[in-house]
Formats: sequence, C-alpha cells, structure tokens
Amino acid sequence: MAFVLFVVTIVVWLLAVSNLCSSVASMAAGCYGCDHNIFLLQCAAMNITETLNTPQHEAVTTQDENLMILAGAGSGKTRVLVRRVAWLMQEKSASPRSILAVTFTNKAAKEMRERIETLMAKPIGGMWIGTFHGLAHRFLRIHWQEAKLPESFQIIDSEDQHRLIRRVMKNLDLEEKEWPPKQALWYINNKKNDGIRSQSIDSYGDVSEQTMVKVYQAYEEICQRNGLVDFAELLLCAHELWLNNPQILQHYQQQFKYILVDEFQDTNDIQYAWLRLLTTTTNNIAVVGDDDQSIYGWRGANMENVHRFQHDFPNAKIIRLEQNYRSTGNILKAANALISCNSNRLGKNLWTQAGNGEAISLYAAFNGRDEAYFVVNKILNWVQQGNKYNECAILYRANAQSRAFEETLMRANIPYRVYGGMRFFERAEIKNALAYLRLVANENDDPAFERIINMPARGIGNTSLSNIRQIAKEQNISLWQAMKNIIDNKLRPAHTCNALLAFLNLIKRMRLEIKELPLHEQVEHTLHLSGLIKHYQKEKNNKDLSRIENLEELVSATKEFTLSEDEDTSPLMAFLARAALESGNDKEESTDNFVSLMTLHAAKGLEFQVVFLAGMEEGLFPHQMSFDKPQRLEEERRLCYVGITRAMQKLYLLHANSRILYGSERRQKPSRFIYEIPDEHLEKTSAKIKIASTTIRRKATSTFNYSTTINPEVNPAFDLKLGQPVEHAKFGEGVILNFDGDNRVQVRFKKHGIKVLSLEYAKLKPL
DNA sequence: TCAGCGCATGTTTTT
DNA sequence: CATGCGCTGA
Repeated sequence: MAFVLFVVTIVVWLLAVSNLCSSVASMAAGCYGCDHNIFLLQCAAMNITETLNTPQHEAVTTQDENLMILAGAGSGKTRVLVRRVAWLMQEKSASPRSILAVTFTNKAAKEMRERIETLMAKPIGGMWIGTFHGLAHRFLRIHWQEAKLPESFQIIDSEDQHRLIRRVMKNLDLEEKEWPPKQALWYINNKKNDGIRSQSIDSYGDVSEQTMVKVYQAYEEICQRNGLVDFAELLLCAHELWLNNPQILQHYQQQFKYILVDEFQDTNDIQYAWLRLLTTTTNNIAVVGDDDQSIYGWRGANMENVHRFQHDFPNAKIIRLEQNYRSTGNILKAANALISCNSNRLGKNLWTQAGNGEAISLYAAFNGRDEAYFVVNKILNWVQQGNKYNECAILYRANAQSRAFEETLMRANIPYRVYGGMRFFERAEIKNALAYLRLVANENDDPAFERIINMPARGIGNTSLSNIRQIAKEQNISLWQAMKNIIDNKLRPAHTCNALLAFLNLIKRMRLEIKELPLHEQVEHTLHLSGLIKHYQKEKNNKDLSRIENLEELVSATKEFTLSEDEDTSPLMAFLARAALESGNDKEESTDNFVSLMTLHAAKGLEFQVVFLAGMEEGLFPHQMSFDKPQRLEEERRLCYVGITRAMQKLYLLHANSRILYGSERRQKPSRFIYEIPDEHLEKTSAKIKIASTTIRRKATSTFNYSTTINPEVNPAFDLKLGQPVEHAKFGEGVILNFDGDNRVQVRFKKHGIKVLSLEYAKLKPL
C-alpha cells in the first residue's frame, strides 16, 4: 500500500516537473525569479527561498511579525504566497491544518493548493484553503447547531435571493414600481456586508428606510424558516457564530497559527471583521494585495481595510513587491503614469529589468467595425510571424462590446473564446434540475419550490400558486406545507388538488427512490422522474438541444464529483453547496489555440503577450456611470491599470470616433486615460480613408489587409473625415456624419436633411 | 397556458 | 439595437 502511494506521488511529481521544465524552455531570457527556474534548483536542493529577490525573500521568511505585502501587478504575488506556505511547513514545521489561506475565487484556491502540493511534492489535504464563502460554509456545516441553522440548510444564489425578496415585498403589499426589489436586495446585502441585522437598525423615522428594514426583517424570517442562507449571510452567520461562541472562536484561533489572505484589497467589512476576530497575539496573519488593483468597490470591497489593517496591527511589517517580471518598460511606465493620477494610494512604482520594448500603439478607429478590423488584422500579423492566437487578448469594459469582435473574428476564421456570460450553474435548465434535488433535500426550500412547481407544466398555474403563497403567508409556513394544507383540506377544486398531490408524491417518491443511490444516479434518476428531460426533448430548436447537453453535462459533473475529506455531509448536500458556491466555469488553462475575449474585470490575474484594450472612449471607459463620483472614476482608472499591466510584450489602445451605442450612432471622445499616458510611450495611428476619384481605398472588408499608412501614390480627392463639409451636385452643402457600411457615407445636408449616399456615385466635393 | 405585444432599460461579477 | 420583463388576450 505504502509502495503504491509512493509510486503515485512520484508520478505526479514527475509530471509536474516535466510540465514546468518544458515551460522553462519557452521562457524569455532574463526572467529572473520565475517559479520555473526555481523549480529546477529545487530538484537538487529543495531550497524554498533560493532565487527570490530581496523583498520576496523577506515576505516568505518573516515568521513572527504580521505582514502586509503590497504586491504590484506581475511581481510574483502568488509565488510568494505559495512559497511562504511551503516555507512555514518545511522550515517551521507548521502542520497543514494550522494554516488557513483565503482567496478571492475558487479558481485561485484550487491553483494555490495545486502549486503548494507541487512544491512540497505531497498532498496537503488538511490545509484550510478556500474563499471566504467556502470557508464560512465549512464552519457553519460543522457548527450548524451553535449557528442556529437547520442541519440541512441550503445556500441560495443571488438570483434566488432576488426572487425571494420580490416575493417578500409582494407579501408586504409593496408596489414594485415604487419599491424596486433590486434596491431592497442591494440594501439588505449592504447591511449584511456591514454586519448589521434588521433589529439593530434605527431608521429615525425615515419612511423609505423603515420600509427597507421591514423587508429585511421579513426576508430574514423567511430564510430562517426555509433554512436558506445567501452569500452575505454565510459570512455574517459565521462571524456571529464566533461572536456568540467564544469557545469555538478560541478553538480556531489556536488551530490556525498562520493565516494568509490573497487579494486583500477586495475584502469587504464583514470579511475584515472575520479576519480580525480570528487573529490574536498568538497567531500570525499575512495579507497580500495591491491597492491599485482594487476594482470591486462597487460590490462592497472596502479599500479602507488596507488602512485599518495598519491601524489594527501597528507592528505589521509592510513589504512592497515592485519588481515586475511580466511587462516591458514602456508598458510599465505607462501604467505607472496612469495610476499616479489617483489620490490616496499607498504608493508603489513598478520597475523592470527588461528593456523598454515596443511603444504602445494607439489607434483611432472610425467606428466599432473599423476597430475590430484593426485588431483582427494585427492578430493575423502576429500569427503570421509564427506566434499563437492564445497569446492575444481583446479586453473591453462591457460585455456588449464583444459582439463586433466576434463577428469580425469569425469572418476571418480566427478561433476565439469569449469569457464571461452565462455560467453553468446559472443556466435555467441546470437550476431547474438542482431545484428538484434541493426540494428532495429540504422540502421547505421555497425558491426551489417556486421554480419547479409547474416545470414542466403540470396544470398548476398562477392562480393555484398565488393561493399557496397566500396560505403560506397567512400561516407563516413554507410553500410546501401550504400546499399540503390545501391538499389535506381540499381548499381548491379537485383537479388542482390532484395536480398538487401528484407533485407532492413525485417529490416523495424521488426522495425514497434515490436515497441509497450514488450521487450521479440520484441526479440521473431525478432528471427522468421530474420529466425535465422529456420536456426539453420535446422542443427542437437549437437552444433546447443545448439544454439537454447541459443536463447531460450535469450528470457527468456529478460523476466526477468527489467529496473532499473535510466534508462530512451527504454527497448530495455537498454537491448542492458546491453548485451554489462555484460558478462552474473557472477558466481552465487550456492548450487550445484561441484568442481570448473578456472584460477587464475578468482579465485580472491573467497575462498575455499581446493585449488590445478596446473602446477607450469617454462614457464607455471610464463608464458614464462613474462620472459623478471621483472615487468611482478612480476605480475605473485602476481598471485601466489592470488592463495595461496584463500585457507582456505589446499593448494596443483603441478608440473609435463614432460607435453604435443603444441603437444610435454616437460620436465618441477618446478616453481621458489615454491623455494620462505620456506621449513618449505611445505611437499614434488613425484610420484614414483615401478617396481616389470615385473609388475608396478600403481593402479591409475582404482581405483584412488593412493599411493605416497613407499611400502618396494615389491621388486622393480628399481625406474623408467625420464632420467634413462637403458639396453634392444635387443636394448642395452638407456635413459628413458617419460611415455607413463599406461604401456609403451619411451626410447631413443643409436643405435636404440626412441622406445615405454611395460614395461611388455621389461625387462629393470637399469644402 | 402561452404566445405576443409594448415598454423600459442599458457596467463591471464572484460568492 | 436588443434584450428582458410584465401584462394581456385567445
């Protein structure tokens, strides 16, 4: 047995080594301090601190003091965290279970665990690595009684939360128009993030706040009754668990000798309070973050925590990691210049040993389409030079911007992948399937009940449902119990009661039949018994075909699902929790060769050889919504900083003079961020359409051989620019408004209004 | 029960 | 523009 284990370990280890070593070959020279190099050394010496730069070394090997590591983009942040954990275990004999590491995403948690295991060449199962929410969930599962939760409590996602709040507000007779549920959702989550319960809010007679408190309170009650816990509640509840149970808190304070926090700048108030509570004088906390990359303020992250930390831990050592191993000098200097426009920074200046590299290209496009052509053309050039698609990323502020690029990429036959959008566990068919399972696990789960009571249709319409809601509201019981009530007392017409009874029996039967089955069979069985499969099979359009595929995917996901050793609930409960806590599309590192398209937010933590930062226009980026508040504008600037620092070799900044937004074409001004980058780092080009007599020289459409340089050989009639005054033989004087398609131009004439003219026939003369 | 119409709306997103 | 939501009528 021991031998088998040993062999397995070696194989895993060898795989890791060969992986890393092959990466080393592709590393650029001068990448001093990369993990790959160190690994080679370790093969011989296993010295965890070798080849770290001075501040990195200090960050890894500081033992007794608390630590705040300010890690700039590309400065080896994750590497330091991983090394620190390894160092603590190897040099300080820290046991895995004495270490608590908190990350921002599940993906980061997974990555950290894997990297530590690779480095230590052994599994570290007992270590507590996870997101705040994941860890809070784990605490609550263990101490559900002390936390005053039912044993079978379920996690609800924001969508369920939204629906539930809407129902609560309906019960309170609040008009949706006057009291938008979204606002209440926002209110409640904010309060929870601040650690405040409804009973401790004093509204000072403010009617609107009073109403919000009423909703909050009713929502709390229904969650308690249904055994439901939302995301913010996980944190708040875990916090209260410790506050109300000093002995439990003490237990964990003693257990976790070392606490590590990644992405510290993104923590909110309750998360900070949580950490604060857990850290005493006898254990050690190390937080890693970058105040310049704080881009989640809009969802409660509080940068003030960075200052708070310094106040609460006055002896904490502050270490700055400023040497960047990712980008060229030009890119870094541009990033530094841009971010220096922000106030209240902790201060940090990235530098690199690498050379200046190529200048940043700034391209002024005509419109969104031209912008896309330009990008596609540059990507083709890049690949023609022997490089790969997956070294390129197109980044933008808002998801809607992906479309123009997708169309153009598709026409050019360039493989691409769009990140973001609908996530696996958020898809309706998946949520429906999970709702059955949730109801099986806990019949009082109202959101699950509402979702599937008539899905697939079983003759229980709105009237019956609102009846059930009514009874539930009056008697303060769950929908399930209300339904039972109706059946038992025959409160509705016979056919309705029969339908309800059929539903009730269906769920009961499911519960009975799947009880002893392995998880994936439970799911498969449920899918068939529920009629969901049949329902989606009936419809034949493409969308519903993919729904079936997704449901099949769900089954295979359950097949692969394994209980981690720290979970001692039933597999079904564990799976449901994981489905709620994980989005289900962590960006897998893929060897496939495609261009990445994603928002700037999604790009955080990633790096690419070539980065296109699209839509650098006022109103779009910085976004219009951020204009009113300087704080929000600074967050936009940090977002821009994040975008710029994703680029390793080459950065393109793009803006269009005109763009279709919300259905109408608008003239766009270049983003202020462009002007905050010193000219010396920029190389500016712009679209010029040349007109030689009647033909426009615009080759972009078919060949992608788009030329942005002016060709003096042609005899251009004039440069066609937006706003250019022109004269037409028939319509007289006008101004060019826009470029419409390939050969047409939109002109507003003084006497004849707006016309779209074909450039080939309408002989326009410049004025 | 469901299709279809009209209207409002329009960042970022993980948990 | 384009999507999504609520409401209405068959």
